[in-house]
Amino acid sequence: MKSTITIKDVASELGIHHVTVSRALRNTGSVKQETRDLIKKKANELGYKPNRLAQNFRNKRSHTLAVVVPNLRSNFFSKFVSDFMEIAQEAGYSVMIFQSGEELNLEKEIIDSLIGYRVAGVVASVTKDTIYENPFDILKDENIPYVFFDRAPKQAKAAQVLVNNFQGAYDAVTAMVKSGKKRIAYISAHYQHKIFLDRLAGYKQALKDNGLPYREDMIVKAGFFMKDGFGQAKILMEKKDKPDGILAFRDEIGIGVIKYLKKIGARIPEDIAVVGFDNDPMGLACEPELTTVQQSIPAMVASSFDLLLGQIKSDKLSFEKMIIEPKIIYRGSV
Amino acid sequence: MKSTITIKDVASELGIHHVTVSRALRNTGSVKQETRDLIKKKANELGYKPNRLAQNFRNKRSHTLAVVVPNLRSNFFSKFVSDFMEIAQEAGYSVMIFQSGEELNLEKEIIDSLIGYRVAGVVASVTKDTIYENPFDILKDENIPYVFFDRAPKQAKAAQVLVNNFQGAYDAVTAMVKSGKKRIAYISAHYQHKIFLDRLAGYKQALKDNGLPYREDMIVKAGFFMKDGFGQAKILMEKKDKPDGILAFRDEIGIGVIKYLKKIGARIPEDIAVVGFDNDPMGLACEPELTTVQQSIPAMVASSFDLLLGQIKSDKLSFEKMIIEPKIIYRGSV
DNA sequence: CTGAAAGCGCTAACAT
DNA sequence: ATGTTAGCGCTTTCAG
Repeated sequence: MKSTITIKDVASELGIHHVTVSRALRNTGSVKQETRDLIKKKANELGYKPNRLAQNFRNKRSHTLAVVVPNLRSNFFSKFVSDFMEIAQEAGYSVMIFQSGEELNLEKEIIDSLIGYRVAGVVASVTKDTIYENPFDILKDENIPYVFFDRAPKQAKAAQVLVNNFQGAYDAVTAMVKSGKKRIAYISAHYQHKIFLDRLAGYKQALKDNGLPYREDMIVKAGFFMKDGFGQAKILMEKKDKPDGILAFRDEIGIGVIKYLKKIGARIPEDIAVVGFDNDPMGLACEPELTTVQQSIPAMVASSFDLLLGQIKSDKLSFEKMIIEPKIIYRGSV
Repeated sequence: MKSTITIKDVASELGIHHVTVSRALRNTGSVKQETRDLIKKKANELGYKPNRLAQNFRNKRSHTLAVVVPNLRSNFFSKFVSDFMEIAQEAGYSVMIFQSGEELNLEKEIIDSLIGYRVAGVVASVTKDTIYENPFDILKDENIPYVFFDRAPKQAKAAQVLVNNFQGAYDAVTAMVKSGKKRIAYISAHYQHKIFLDRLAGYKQALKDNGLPYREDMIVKAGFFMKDGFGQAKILMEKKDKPDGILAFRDEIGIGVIKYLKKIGARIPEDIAVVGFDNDPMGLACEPELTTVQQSIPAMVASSFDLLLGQIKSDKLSFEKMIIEPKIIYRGSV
């Protein structure tokens, strides 16, 4: 088998011009049906595989979409990426994935690389430090459309798919209040991203609307992992005026909280309720199962994809914002 | 800003030939240091970004590695992919990721696509149905090296990074025996892959070496998820002669088992021990935490990458097999 | 409906 | 050390 068959090989086998082969294989231009069939048969027979490198080069644009995320280890991002790839591939796009590792510098390098690859479009969730500047903005110069999901820089002029985090936190607190909780703490993040700020704001507003006092000492901050939740739960529970409900900004944190609470013998949810964010499958493994604020990933994926494709197809940038409404998934911890 | 700057733009700005620019930017050939600096400065100033599409096309090979996995949702694969991407990117490769969705047909399409993209190399874990044929074999015709990890087709003539699953299961059973268990059940998979067969064989051998009888009714089969483990645990525990230890072929299954056992009030590990495979972080969320057979992902990633790069660099296919030795991570369930 | 010509941006090989 | 030439495989444009 010849190592690489080109359209010219197919053409010469058939004694016709390679341009006709090109046309036939792509179903464009006018080619007699008979010829077209003949060409396809021969191409198949010879094992011809279109050289995407040449095609992309010639077309000055790769048929590839890029996804940039902080990492692939969190279930939220890996599920997003997984779903996005499926729908993109169905639509005939290839997907390149990049992890910024939550590092702004790496994110910038990735963006340069994206430009080099002339990707057709980009979907991104920015690093924890990408707040006051928008490194993706240079994509506009290259006419590469992009969409932010979940996390976006402040005041970014770009298409965005965001979750109504305010509402999610608000509903979570309200759920705990309804089940009789009165001293609800919040474990927040160290970072200044809107998603974290909004959750905090929703928490505060829910307290207020339910006639509960907002107390500074009921707010603590944690990193991203289970152990961080465990540690902060300890701090909260050693206060004189213990909480009887804890909202965590992530499910992993919430699980850490539950682990600590069980260690000290607190009953969940009788003595204290716990709610997390993300609908992470890990929440199903703990006991009781973690009640969580779900941000529908399929909805985010679909919206991101639509927003991106719209821009690609119309060759016009859009700055549309889509807001996904979250939903509380009631399990055992409230 | 001009939408796309090419080396010719840089060249004409400097009144020199574009080939010199090409050489300077790639640090190849001989270019006077002074000229080189000048060129780099100007390129930077103009915002020149090398057109990877053209480079790849011209070089007839993309500087891209492909990773093909059944899915990205399982923590095992997402962690592998995440780690692999990091090390590949550090080495200057881009990475394309593909999900076969455990479907052989999709896997074949992906392989065609890989060839079209002229990727430099492929790392793959095959679908549950890719057993008796090796669809990746056609990559050899295209001179694209590949490495299987974790799962490979039977008798594949290809580089492979496999885990000693026999030993993992053997050690897991032995651990349970040491803690006094005598009726150890195994929840196996429905599929005929070597990894599953090896685990079963290791289980059997460990029973034998410990003087325990092998009993057909202590083997059941489950799907991939928590609920499957839950269901099979129920079946096992409703037998007249209940097990006092359960080995599960995956951590998610093991977690389902634990959930069922706790539901019926069994004490873990006093009444019954549980061990899983994969060191899935989910195992940390349940209580007691799940003891597991760890297959070192960093080791698998490093070996896969080395095996692949070795082939790429030497332009020679290798059929080397690397075996990763598993390790029991003792947590609370034994 | 088919063919001929040209060129995308880059780099290897050869020439100066 | 730099320039010239040629061409990768494909597709668009124009001619017939």
